[in-house]
Amino acid sequence: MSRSNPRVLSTLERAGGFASAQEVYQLMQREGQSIGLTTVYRSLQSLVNDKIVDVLRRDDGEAIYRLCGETHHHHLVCKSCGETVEIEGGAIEKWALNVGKEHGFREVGHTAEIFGLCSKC
Amino acid sequence: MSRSNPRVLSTLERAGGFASAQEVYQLMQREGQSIGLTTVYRSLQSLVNDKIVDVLRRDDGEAIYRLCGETHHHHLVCKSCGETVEIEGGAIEKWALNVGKEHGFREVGHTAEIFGLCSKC
DNA sequence: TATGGAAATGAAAATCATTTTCATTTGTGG
DNA sequence: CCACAAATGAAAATGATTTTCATTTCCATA
Ligand SMILES: [Zn+2]
Ligand SMILES: [Zn+2]
Ligand SMILES: [Zn+2]
Ligand SMILES: [Zn+2]
Repeated sequence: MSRSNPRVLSTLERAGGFASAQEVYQLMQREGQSIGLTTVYRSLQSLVNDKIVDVLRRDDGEAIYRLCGETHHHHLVCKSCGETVEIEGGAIEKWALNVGKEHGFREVGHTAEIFGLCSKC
Repeated sequence: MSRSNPRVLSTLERAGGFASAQEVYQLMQREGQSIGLTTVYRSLQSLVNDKIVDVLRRDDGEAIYRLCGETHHHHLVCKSCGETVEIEGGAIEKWALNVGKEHGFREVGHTAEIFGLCSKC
């Protein structure tokens, strides 16, 4: 597994909000940076593995990436415009842990996303 | 926009839970039903438009469909052996709904999975 | 029943994001 | 400088989904 190219992270920061791999690539192209699309994909993947960025899916299935805080959280995403709210999931953390333990599971983790239509859509 | 082929809906019902377009198509093939992949896609899309089925995305981006109103539940999955327990998610249902409403979202849905190591692993 | 147009169908081609391959370049310790 | 590993990226492969478009099926009406 390769390390992330720092320019990719820098570009994602500059993009603000979510950006797809293709968008990060195009942005770097426009800025005159020389980089391959493959490296952009590899770097983003590496950043996801390191939990430095979050990855979600647009409605059309394209993966979108964004810097995220270190604290564990979940997302409330608008299905239409993609607006995203970070959620501190106190209740769900306990729920997942309890359910896991009730069934004798160890090393219990979870995923959760909430989606809907935001007030503007 | 075309209407949904009733055999597609019937197959999705029979599949139980989520199924991708490709999976529905393959299932129909195996059952000896003659249908085109295009029609499967069109029918599923039409069912989504009519809000008869929900559509989500797998981690790999593939769209998966399921009947709305089918008993909603979540899964507790063993990371090692794959054993799966179906969970009635009372607490999380309310949590997701509340969080969505607090932020002015409509048509709020959610996904949630719990994973860990089962007692045998 | 015949007929004309609308809707449905599906095979094949086109799209498009993402992954894989693999040859080349770059970096680094010895 | 040399050897070797990691990084890079162009090109090809993959795979889901969409589009095209010619053909078939329906259906209302004469
Ligand atoms: Zn919105
Ligand atoms: Zn959580
Ligand atoms: Zn297990
Ligand atoms: Zn639920």
